[in-house]
Amino acid sequence: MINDTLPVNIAQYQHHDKLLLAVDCIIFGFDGTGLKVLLVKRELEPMAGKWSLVGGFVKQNESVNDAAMRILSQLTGFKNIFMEQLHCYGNTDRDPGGRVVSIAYFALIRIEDHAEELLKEHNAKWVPLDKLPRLIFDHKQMLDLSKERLRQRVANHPIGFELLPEKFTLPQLQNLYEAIYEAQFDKRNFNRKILGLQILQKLEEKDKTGSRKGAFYYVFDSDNYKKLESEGISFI
Amino acid sequence: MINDTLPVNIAQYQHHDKLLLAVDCIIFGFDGTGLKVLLVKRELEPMAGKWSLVGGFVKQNESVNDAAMRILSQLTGFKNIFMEQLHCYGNTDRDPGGRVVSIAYFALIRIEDHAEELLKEHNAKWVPLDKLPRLIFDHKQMLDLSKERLRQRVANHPIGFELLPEKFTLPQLQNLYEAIYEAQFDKRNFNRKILGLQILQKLEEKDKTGSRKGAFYYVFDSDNYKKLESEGISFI
DNA sequence: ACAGTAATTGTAAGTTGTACAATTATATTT
DNA sequence: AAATATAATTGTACAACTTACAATTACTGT
Repeated sequence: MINDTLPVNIAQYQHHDKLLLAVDCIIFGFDGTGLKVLLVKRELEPMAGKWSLVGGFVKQNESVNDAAMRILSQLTGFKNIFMEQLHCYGNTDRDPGGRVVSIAYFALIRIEDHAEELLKEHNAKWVPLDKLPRLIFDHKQMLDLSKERLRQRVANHPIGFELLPEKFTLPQLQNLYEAIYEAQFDKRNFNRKILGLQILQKLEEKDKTGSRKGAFYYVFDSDNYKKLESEGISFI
Repeated sequence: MINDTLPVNIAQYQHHDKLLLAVDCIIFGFDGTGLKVLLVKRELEPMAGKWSLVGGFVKQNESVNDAAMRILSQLTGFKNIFMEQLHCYGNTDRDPGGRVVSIAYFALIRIEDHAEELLKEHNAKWVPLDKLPRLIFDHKQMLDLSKERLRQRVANHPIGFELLPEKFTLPQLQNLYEAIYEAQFDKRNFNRKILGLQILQKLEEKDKTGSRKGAFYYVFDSDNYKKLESEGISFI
């Protein structure tokens, strides 16, 4: 008899030799200097104990998108998170445990918002992109593709702000873009370009933590963005 | 007892109430003036007799990509076709016949190459994009997304040539781009830009069918493209 | 008052995009 | 043989954008 204390998805995994559908989430965060991704120590055989993206199985009565959102909110405790479908991974041998097709999603969250306890509960950890451990299955491929996609999106859509606090400074924003593109930008050109988009609102307040002079805070002006959206803007 | 003469995929469709995985293909062609898509009259309930994208179920021992390629070659008779995964459609109610998650692909083929007989066998037909019938399920959504993706791809990758004959003229190429973008371009600027990419090889021969003067044929120079690729070129 | 540090600002040169029309090569007609 | 008709081919000036580059400013701590 099967051990009833096993999580539901283990039971599914073992009992169906038909095709299973899973989701995996690449969850990006930004700590002010570098990009990080949320990884978990897998609890499920095969490959238990190895580092993995956050994932789970799609249930019979939920959409694939809902499944991804469920997995994400279980781990983070948040509901309104930027998330986008990345790619379907469907090779027959991608998971030695069975025929599992996985739909990968990538998500952007503010690390600061984040509940430490939930992470511990799930054996999850923020890992800098330049210090990645070996990942199971095709998860490294997923991560690589999501980095590329993030660059594409960030070039044409104002989603970088999802990774920053509500209020942020121009140097912070530049650090983020430099981390995403793994490149250095000129401060003068960067500021001119960003401010030229007219989607940032300057505040009176300054962030004094990084320098004597202090840097002005800005907020994303989504109203103005929507106005401009209909014309086809583009970033960076 | 179930009628054994039904095609295999019908039998599958009826006997599993678990999740099924399908692929749908958006197959684009170009007839010299307008873009067309290959549609079929569906033979399967529900919605039999309605217009549909070309699709089928993913088999237990084939990758999702292989399934898409299989569906595509069954209909066209060709193997080396440009094809790219588009998106996974996973709403629970997208197919009234059951829980079917579908991975959409888009493909580009040369209409001229095409075997008419195979099309008749499969009830398939080339339909101009501006004369689309109502499509089943979420197939219209798939088609809309694939048009957008085609525009993106064609702007950065030399895949437009997949839709043209081996030898083509600059006016033909321009017609193609104008069809894809639903826009008019200036001939001088278009020619300058395209030739500036240095990925076309000019032939001695002219196409005399379209004018007295005749237009020089060109071929895509994939060797030179590969050389330039490492630098990050971009079209249009 | 001074020193130190990071934020902020401007300008010139190069590159690319855009708008616009005359000339050329050929087949057909006169 | 010359004239005509048709679509292909070619150039140039201006505007917009990108890139490279360094001095000044605002503040805190000594």
